[in-house]
Amino acid sequence: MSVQERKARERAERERLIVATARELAEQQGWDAVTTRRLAERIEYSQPVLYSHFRGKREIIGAVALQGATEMAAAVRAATAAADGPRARVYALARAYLDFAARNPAVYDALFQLDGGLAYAQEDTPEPLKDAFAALLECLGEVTGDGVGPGLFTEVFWASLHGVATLTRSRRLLPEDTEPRVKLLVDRLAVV
Amino acid sequence: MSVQERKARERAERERLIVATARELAEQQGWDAVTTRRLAERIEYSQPVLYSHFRGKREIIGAVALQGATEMAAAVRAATAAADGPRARVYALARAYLDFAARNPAVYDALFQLDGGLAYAQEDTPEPLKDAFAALLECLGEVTGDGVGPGLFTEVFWASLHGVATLTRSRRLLPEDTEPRVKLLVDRLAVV
DNA sequence: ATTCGATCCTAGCAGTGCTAGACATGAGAG
DNA sequence: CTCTCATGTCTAGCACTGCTAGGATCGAAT
Repeated sequence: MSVQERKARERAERERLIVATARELAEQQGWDAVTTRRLAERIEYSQPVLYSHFRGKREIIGAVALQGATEMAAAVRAATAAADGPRARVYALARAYLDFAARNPAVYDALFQLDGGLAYAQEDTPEPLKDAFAALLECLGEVTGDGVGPGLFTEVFWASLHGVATLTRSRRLLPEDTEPRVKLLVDRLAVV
Repeated sequence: MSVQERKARERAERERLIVATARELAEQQGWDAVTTRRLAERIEYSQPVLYSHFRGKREIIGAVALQGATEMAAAVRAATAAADGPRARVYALARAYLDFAARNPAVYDALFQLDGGLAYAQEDTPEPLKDAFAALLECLGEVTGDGVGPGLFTEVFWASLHGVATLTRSRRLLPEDTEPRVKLLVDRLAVV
């Protein structure tokens, strides 16, 4: 039995290596550079090994996305916990969100731009995704205001941040004005 | 001379055909299905002909994007012109924008999601893109409110709509709640 | 009628995601 | 301690991608 346990452990270890390497490669050179060949070469195995862990490239992207969701939730919670008052917390949330997107563009792409084969906004949505949304909701529920539910408000606030994040990263918005954009969003959307 | 004129005319006609076919194919089966081979086959020429008109696939996407920008500007202007009062105009703008994105997903992708090799938010930005932004600004300038410039306000409002549009299309937001989302955005962001 | 240049196509390159089938390695039975 | 056999891995290959070099063909101008 201990032989099988060791093998299972090594397999899990190799799977972590695949995900970490894919993420690293994507952050360094973009997702287009993450080819099965290059990825296989970096982990020092042949390509078919990848397919014994994941159904295909899409699932690897999905694995990176789940990892990113967990980290983003933690980043948002850490930022909001360190702020005093609802208004300051919303500011902190917005900055933490955009900061995460800017610092981990490949992970952000895996989460919200690419197809990682994950279900969003449904019952079978993976836990890390639900938790990331919950992290936003915990803070934004405080400033929802009247006439709308916290869920809907969180979705809209999130969508706005997402728009700023993606348009900025694809050079459709100039990054210099990010700060006043955040201020405008928080001032107008949040009800304190 | 008239021979050369005819040839130039035919060339321009074929270029229009390429762009129209690419757009059609993209709307029908997504941009991934727009391969140079398939595109060439549909226009009944060989692949190299495409490269005598465009530097590559990227430029074809760019051409579709420019076409889309012109149409979107027209759609927004038509919708806002038919509405009475600033508030109704902003509503009409938001609906027209999201409606355009939902009805022309491939064109929307070419404009704001894919890389068409176009410059945004700069001096050498193509006229259709500037004009599409201008169409938004004409309406949103009315409801900018105090403390921010109309340009910045338009950017933020646009980004919010973009976030809703893209997250909805990629099934990260459920399409059922689009209407209350628009209402929330307009009610909170626009100052009437 | 004949040159000659513009135009277009065939064929091919290097790369992609993915997979079938050969091969080796090592655990368990005798 | 040897042999069998399953597990795990790799080589080689498929059908596809964007893109291009070089040859063939066609038609305008002499």
